[in-house]
Amino acid sequence: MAFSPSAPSPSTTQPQSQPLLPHKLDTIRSMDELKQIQAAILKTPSLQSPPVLAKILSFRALSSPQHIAHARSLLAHIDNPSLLLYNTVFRSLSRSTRSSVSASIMLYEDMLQKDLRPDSFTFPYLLKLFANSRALQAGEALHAAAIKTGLHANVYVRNNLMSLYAVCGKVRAVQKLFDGFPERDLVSWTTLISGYTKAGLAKEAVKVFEEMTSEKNLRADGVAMVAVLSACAELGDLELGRNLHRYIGAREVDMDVFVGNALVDMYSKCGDVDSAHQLFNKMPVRNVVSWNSIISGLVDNREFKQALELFRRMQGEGIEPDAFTLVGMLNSCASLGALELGQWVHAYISKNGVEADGITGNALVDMYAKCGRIDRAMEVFGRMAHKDVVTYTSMIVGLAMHGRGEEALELFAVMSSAGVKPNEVTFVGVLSACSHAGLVDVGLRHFESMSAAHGLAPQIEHYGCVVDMLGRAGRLDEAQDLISSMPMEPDAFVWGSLLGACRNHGDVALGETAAKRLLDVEPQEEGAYVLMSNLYAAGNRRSDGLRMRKAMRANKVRKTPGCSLIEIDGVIHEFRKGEELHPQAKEVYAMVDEFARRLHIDSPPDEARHHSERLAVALGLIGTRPGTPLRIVKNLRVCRDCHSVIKSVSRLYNREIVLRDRYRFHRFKDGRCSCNEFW
DNA sequence: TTAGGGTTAG
Repeated sequence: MAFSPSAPSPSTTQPQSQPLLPHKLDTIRSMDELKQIQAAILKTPSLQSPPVLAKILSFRALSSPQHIAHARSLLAHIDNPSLLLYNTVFRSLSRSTRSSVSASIMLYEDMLQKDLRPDSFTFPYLLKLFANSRALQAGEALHAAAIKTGLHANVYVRNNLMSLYAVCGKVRAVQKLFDGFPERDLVSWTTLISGYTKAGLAKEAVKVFEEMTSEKNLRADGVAMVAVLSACAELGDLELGRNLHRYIGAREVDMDVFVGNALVDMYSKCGDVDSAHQLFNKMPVRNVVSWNSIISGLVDNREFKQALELFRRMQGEGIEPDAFTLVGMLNSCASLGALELGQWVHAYISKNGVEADGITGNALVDMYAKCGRIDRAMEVFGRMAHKDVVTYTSMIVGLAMHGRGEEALELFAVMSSAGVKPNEVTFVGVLSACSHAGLVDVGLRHFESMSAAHGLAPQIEHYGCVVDMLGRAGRLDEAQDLISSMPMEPDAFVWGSLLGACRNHGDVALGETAAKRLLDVEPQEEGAYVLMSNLYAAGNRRSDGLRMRKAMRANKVRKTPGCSLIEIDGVIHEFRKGEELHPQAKEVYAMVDEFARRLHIDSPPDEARHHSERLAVALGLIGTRPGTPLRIVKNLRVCRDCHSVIKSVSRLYNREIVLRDRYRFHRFKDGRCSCNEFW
């Protein structure tokens, strides 16, 4: 307003300032203002030019049904509106992802009423609008109309039809349209490729790309590259991905930010997170999607600390995180057990008006559950308006992980009565709830109901859960029978569960079988050797135990490097064996020394060789802050030495220590974990 | 005035 101190207030802005109207249109702030300007325009036919009307009609709020109705009445008052004007309205509606389909159809019918016939622009706009809402039926009706007018042969109309069928997952219809006419351009090929990817047929998508580039000798552009890279990411085929990357260089495909992002995503999904990171660092232009791609890539590849560092760097560069970023961060926090950072993300979400619903809400529930705050997880869950299968599943898995099996099963019942259909992952939660609650027969019934009542084929994870459940209950014969009835090769988890059960129940003979099979699938892991030598020791077969240890050395089995993570004042610190190599570990040691100085401990343990000694000191010193339970979180597995340290620190300092493993939380009090398992 | 592209949850 500083530039026009004498400008009238909106309520006095009147039609008399006609020459200013088009300019005024750029600053419309409310529907009231818009209505005033409309009234002015309706009175003055000379102002009814397509650009002016188009501006009014593309006011962003016009995409809601009421406002499209408003546009209809405006058009009804104009003498002989042109097809161009209708097309302009459809264009602006097609640019919003929230335009009402039914209101748009009415507008289209008005147009027909006025004896205006759709042309090769009308159909693409409307088809795009329908595609945005996945309105398949409306799209099919329009397809029929296009055939009637003969415009279905137009390449723009056809490509838009293909695109609509593609987003609706109707890849056969896409292929049919592609095959139906000889005239195809790069857009047709690209739409077909992405149609296959969207339908989960990534191999087909790659085949189409190969046919296009080698047989038809068409040169791919950036958009086509993005489409095929996304198929390649889906396949996780690194070799193919590298070839595609080389193609971009060899054929001089323009490397825009989309292509860069797709490459980053492809490399992370194919497991080559280093290449992804290098590429990201070299990108001349990055947007928020670039950051999201590398962050989620690092999270997927379990590089959580690097993901957090990138998030900080992103903020340092002033890039605003969006919902994708926040979900990526929440996943990272969940895996790290980084509760404080997770809470910070939650606060950020609330402060910035991001809805804690949908995927964001689901990620919050999961984060709180995995960070040991099942109460907060339930709070977020309770407030969510749209609970889908993932929401329920996250909560069920979370409850099971916290040893609250009965509640998990109750929630499963609630979910069913709410009409939300369970999927395979839900059953992993349900079965592990039964396993931890010791409800073996209930679990077996659920397992049977998977295929019988829900049409879900049990996967290897489900067999693993049931073997584990039977094993814990000492029903080793049934566990063994189930394994022999499996339609797929049992994996390490299945054999490991059986072996663990044999150790707990002292069945040496079956344990030997299980250990043999475990070594077949996982020869380089220490688990089978260690469990088996424990089993021999318990059965007073020391010489056999020794034999296992020797075999382990002979086979050059590397002990799994222990990796412990601890959150201290919201900062995650990593402890690994061979700690001198880890700068993070050094930071912690420096902090420990500082604590020691403050507490006048004479000899900070510089000389301590093994990191567990340092950890003990760290825990002990941190434990001197009264009233704070110690939170230990872990990544891969807490090494054996850390176990004993945790136990003894808990006893020594009489502190509660919470430790998370892959399956549940352990609360150590006075050196003992209440669940009495695993450790 | 027209078409095809990248990142998120259990």
